[in-house]
Amino acid sequence: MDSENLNKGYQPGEVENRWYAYWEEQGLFTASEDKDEKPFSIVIPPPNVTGVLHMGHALNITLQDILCRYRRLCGDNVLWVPGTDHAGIATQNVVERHLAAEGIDRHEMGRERFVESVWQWREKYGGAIIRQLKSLGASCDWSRERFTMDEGLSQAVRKVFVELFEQGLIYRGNYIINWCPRCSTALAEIEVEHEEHEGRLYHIMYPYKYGQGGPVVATTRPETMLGDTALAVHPDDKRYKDISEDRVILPLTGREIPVIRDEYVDMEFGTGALKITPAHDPNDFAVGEKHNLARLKVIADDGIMTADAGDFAGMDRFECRQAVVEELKKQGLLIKIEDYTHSVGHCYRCATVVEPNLSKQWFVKTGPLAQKAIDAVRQSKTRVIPEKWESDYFNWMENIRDWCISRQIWWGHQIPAWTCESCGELIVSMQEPSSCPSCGAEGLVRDPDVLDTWFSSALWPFSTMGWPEKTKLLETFYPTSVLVTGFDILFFWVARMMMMGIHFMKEVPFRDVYVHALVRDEDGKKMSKSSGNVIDPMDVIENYGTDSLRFTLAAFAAQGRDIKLSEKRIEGYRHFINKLWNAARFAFMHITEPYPVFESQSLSLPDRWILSRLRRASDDVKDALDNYHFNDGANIMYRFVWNEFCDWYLEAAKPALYGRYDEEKSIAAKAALWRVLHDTLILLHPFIPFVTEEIWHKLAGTDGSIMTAAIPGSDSRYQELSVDKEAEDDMDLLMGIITAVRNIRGEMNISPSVNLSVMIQSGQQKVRETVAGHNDMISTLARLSDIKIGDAGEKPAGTATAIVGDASVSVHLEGVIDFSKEIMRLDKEIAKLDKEMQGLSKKLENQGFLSKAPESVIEKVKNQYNENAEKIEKLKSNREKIKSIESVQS
RNA sequence: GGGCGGGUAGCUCAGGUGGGAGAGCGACGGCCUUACAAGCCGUAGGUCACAGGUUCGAGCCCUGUUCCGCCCACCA
Repeated sequence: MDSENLNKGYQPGEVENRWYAYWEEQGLFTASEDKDEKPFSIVIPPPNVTGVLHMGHALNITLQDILCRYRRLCGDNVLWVPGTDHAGIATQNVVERHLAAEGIDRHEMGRERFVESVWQWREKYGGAIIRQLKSLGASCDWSRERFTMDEGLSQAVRKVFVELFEQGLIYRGNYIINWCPRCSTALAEIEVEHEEHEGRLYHIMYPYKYGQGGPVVATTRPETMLGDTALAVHPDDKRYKDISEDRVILPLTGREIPVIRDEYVDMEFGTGALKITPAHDPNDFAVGEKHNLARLKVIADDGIMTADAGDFAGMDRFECRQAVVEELKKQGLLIKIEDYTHSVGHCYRCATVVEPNLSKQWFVKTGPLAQKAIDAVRQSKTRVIPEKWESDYFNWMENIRDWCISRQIWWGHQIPAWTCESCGELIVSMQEPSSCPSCGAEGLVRDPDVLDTWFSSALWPFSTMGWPEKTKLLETFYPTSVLVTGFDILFFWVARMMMMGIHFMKEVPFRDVYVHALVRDEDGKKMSKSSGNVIDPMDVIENYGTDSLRFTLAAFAAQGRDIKLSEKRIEGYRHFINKLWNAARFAFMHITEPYPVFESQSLSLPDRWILSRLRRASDDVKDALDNYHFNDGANIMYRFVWNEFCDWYLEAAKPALYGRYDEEKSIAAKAALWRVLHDTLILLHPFIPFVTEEIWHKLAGTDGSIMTAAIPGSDSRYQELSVDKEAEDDMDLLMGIITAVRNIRGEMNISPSVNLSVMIQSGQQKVRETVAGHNDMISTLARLSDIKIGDAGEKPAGTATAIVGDASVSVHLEGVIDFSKEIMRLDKEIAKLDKEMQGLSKKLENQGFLSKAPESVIEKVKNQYNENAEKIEKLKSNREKIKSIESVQS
């Protein structure tokens, strides 16, 4: 037992560093591969290597750590796999910007040197995110840390690619894809963010080849008209029924284009005529394919107009838009311009307006994979929590489109595909082939593209455990127990892991998916650097300590609701950490040895009560954590520690602890105090690991760590606590009496320094005995000089009275009493009870209620009614008595 | 255009399967009571967004309205 005093206020900084190092040194985060133990596993959502921790990470990590630490305390064999993601486009952008600041362009460097410099960047900054995870207290098994581009994972990526290709689930083709001109790469559908944009709708006339006038089309992107290869109208559209010509002249180019008829056209919109640009619009692409139209690419991949744009070639796409509009105006073909709000796609990495563009890319055929992923959730092989996300998951999976997986960047997994320069043969293979298997030539050119980042993260749950090898780790820990993630990557990541996991492991990647909220600022806005409303977790940790941050996040992590975070709240929970700290300081003043034993017969009522309450708190917290109700768990402990343990138990136990009673009582109180503090620390440890370890270590002696302790109820060294209903009822009575006296004191404005004398009366012997037996406790907590006990009789004169259950408490106020004040207080009390009575009696007069409500409910209402009636009667008679005294006196 | 979530005390939010609403912060009053002033004791504050409906009984279930937020969608 370390009896040296704790600091007066809790100082988190030093404590946190010390314990984290200790845990790592002792190997307490390391999972065992022994599969006989009950496994619990989580793979971390790998943060971007070059990233900086934000509040979303802090929440995500905190929740995972709570689960891992909780499961360890339950005795499970816990594996939490940490790691980072290479985050292709995002990282390449960061490094490019960095190089640009030094005046270096990546194209000048060449691919090899650029990739090398990204690796260097990773070496330099990749550790930052890991250090930040550690400062959050993350109990990851760092011996198994992985990176999405390390050797093993690269192997897994190639194997998956090759197998999917061989199974016909990966193909290459010319399709319209979303192109980001800034990142100069293709993007998948999901990587495009649509945003409402105030633009213009340009109405342009396409003159008939023969005759006057012509149909008018509307477009928001006039520059694309240069690539039009048809004009479409609805087959039933009467306005165009009589067109004798089947060709119109495309303005500015003089090209003749056909008029086609297709039901895709909406007759209601504008003039019912639609321009068709197969190379620059996904819908037009589909229409073009159906009608076998030419695909004319007028905007190049860099956003510059191509030679096919004629006079406009070489212009930037937006510049070209202006020029086209000007020219059309000149020619009188621009009929009108309307303001028009429509949604515009932006790159999710750099916010540049994306350009739908014709391009040859690699795709994953998602249909068959998605179906199995849907079935798995339908059959509850994987649960989604909260359940409401299931419908989003189904909706997305059911409407999934093929996944464009090639990216025209340099940082990432290069696609393992080669083309033979002599015969054009396409070779997909794990290893680089030395010669063409078809013609034997040696000139093979590797596809320069890399894979979408999410392709490698889709394999994360099994690639990190050694797949494609059949490892013991996979055998023991796959499927993982739960995936904890934010909904923003439900589709990007979770959906793809489901597809890949099921396909390659023949088993879902996780049993549960817990989807947590987004952390917003105090006004409910998304935190972002541009809005300047970001709260940096590292600042918070610096100022308030990790435990405060973690407890705050947990306490606000109600399912299905976003967290609005403000510093004020973090400060509030720091008070809680400090409260716990001080309670421990108090305990250490009295506890002299670890693991004291108590004889249950020598326990006092407060001892029995707090042990019973502890049992309930323990059950409730375990239940909450088993069901991902993090906020409930945190709040249960908050209330137990503050409102029950500190406010009542410690105060009630003081006389015994200070040795005011006999030795036996003192020992019992110390033992109970030790036990409650001990178990409380364990129950709190998943939420606030540092402060609990610091206190626990002192409490339990110097050996071991709280991390290896056992959750209450699972350690045979201690007798299991049970709920003690009698103790709870008796304590309720005593606390009620004490509160009643304090209330009267407050309302009467009587200084706490004045000791009062009270009379407690009850018709029930049990009540009188309980009061008599705890005379001292009541006196201490209510600051009384004297307690008299009597049966239900006349209320003593000159007193203020309150009714507590079956007892009435009369506080002697001779000399101090202010009669008018007391009458006011009684009136208030009576009015309150009266109001309650009205509701109750209304119910009891209702025949429907009496005949249809369950017996127990009726009984409850009746009891309450009778109790209230009695109380009111007593209070009224008190009031009359005071009134008569008052009138005698005056 | 579809879908989802939310509107509860001044503020931020809890309120599994319907039985007269809770907490924290803030406010107000009183306390340096030997763990804690980052504290202790007490008090006040709510037509549970609005309107209907189901029910003996609705914050909770149903319908409609309204205001916020989010997700999804190829209408030029």
